[in-house]
Amino acid sequence: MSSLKFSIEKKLQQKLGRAGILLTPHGAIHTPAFVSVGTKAAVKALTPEEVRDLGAEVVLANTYHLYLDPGPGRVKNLGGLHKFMNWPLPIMTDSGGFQVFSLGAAYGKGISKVTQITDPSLMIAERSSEDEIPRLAKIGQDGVSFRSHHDGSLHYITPEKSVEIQHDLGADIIFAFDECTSPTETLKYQEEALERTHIWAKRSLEYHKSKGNSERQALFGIVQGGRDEGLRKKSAKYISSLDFDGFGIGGSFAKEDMSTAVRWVNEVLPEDKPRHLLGIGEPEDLFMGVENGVDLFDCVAPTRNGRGGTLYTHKGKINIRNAEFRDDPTSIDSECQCYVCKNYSRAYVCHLMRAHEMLGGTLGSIHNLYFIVNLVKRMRQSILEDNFEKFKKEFLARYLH
RNA sequence: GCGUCGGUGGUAGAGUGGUCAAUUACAACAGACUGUAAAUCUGUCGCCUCCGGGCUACGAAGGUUCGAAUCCUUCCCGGCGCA
Repeated sequence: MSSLKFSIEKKLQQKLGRAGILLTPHGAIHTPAFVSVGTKAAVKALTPEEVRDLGAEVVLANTYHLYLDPGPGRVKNLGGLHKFMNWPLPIMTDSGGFQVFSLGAAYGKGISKVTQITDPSLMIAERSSEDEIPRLAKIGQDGVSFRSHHDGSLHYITPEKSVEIQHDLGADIIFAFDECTSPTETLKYQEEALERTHIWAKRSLEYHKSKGNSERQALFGIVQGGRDEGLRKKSAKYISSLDFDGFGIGGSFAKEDMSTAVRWVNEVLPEDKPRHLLGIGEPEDLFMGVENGVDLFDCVAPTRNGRGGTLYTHKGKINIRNAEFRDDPTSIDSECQCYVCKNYSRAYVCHLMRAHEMLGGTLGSIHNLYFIVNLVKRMRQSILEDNFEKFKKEFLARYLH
């Protein structure tokens, strides 16, 4: 019996997209929805009230980071994540699988979640000559050893360990431990990694079921498979054969590969369970995901960009620190209804950023999160109103200028 | 007036004969960021450039030297001490 109830209200014609409602023990998520990222039990620079007031329905925290500090036992003893961080609405936790990637294969390289591949030879990369740059994560068949980036201590995370930590943290939706691979890995490596991810998925699920937490916490399995259609479909088929409550779509992408990967997977996944595209969140990617049947997204982009001064507007991104905004009395985005746009000028936010005032990061985050959360809400609305295509076309025409 | 210390690029502040167009920090100008090693990181930052280099620069003017931001002389300016 799942702790979630997912219902689809409306589907896109001839497409995989749909609008629905996902009911969790801490309330409803209207899908498609954008999940705000709060890695260390905090959406950086924002209070939970600010996150809620800007319209967010759900946040995602990170297992690896919270495991290192303050520790799952402490969070559990303090009443679980909801109480600990004073966020009464739905919470998800990522399994630490992304850190296998970001602290492992991607460590010290120019590889990120989405990489623009300009040189195709990069795609054939080498898992090469061990090891110019020492990594903080090393993958074994049974789990992953991490070297803590702040005190150097060694930690071993297995699928069981990850789920155990996530049980202690107590989020509504938790994820199976997976290996997020770099798109530069060879097909052979992708196959090996996928095999591992599948074994880990099964072990995550078995551990989860054995603990009886399934009444309060839902477990999502993660589909991997890189950029290969065969592997992606194989993964979607296998993961959906297991009794997960929903699915994550993982991987690091070359930008141009993302939409095909998502479509391949969602053509296979069962329609009646929610799908979460992990770590994706630029506007054009959100349209792509929604159109291809994604229900949930999370991404650090709005908050990370917001703190640094890159702000979303309907006419594209602007860097509010730029000199041209120093005397600009208008709002960040004349079409935006967020707290920041209703109350502050570009000039003021520009000043705050330049002055390194903390409020700058806060206002930037509020605006960006509102912009993205609201954008996905409008996509949802447009599905319900049968004008998704029109909305998408009009939005992107101006956004991508 | 005498003595003394000092005057370096937007600022602070290194450098005390060549490897100096000058460490570094800040400021300035721009860029990056997609399950957060991120309130972070990167580039540019005298002028010109066919990006090979060229030119003008370390208070001012002279001088010593193959070579000076660095040594000498005078002057200008500032701090301090003594009158």
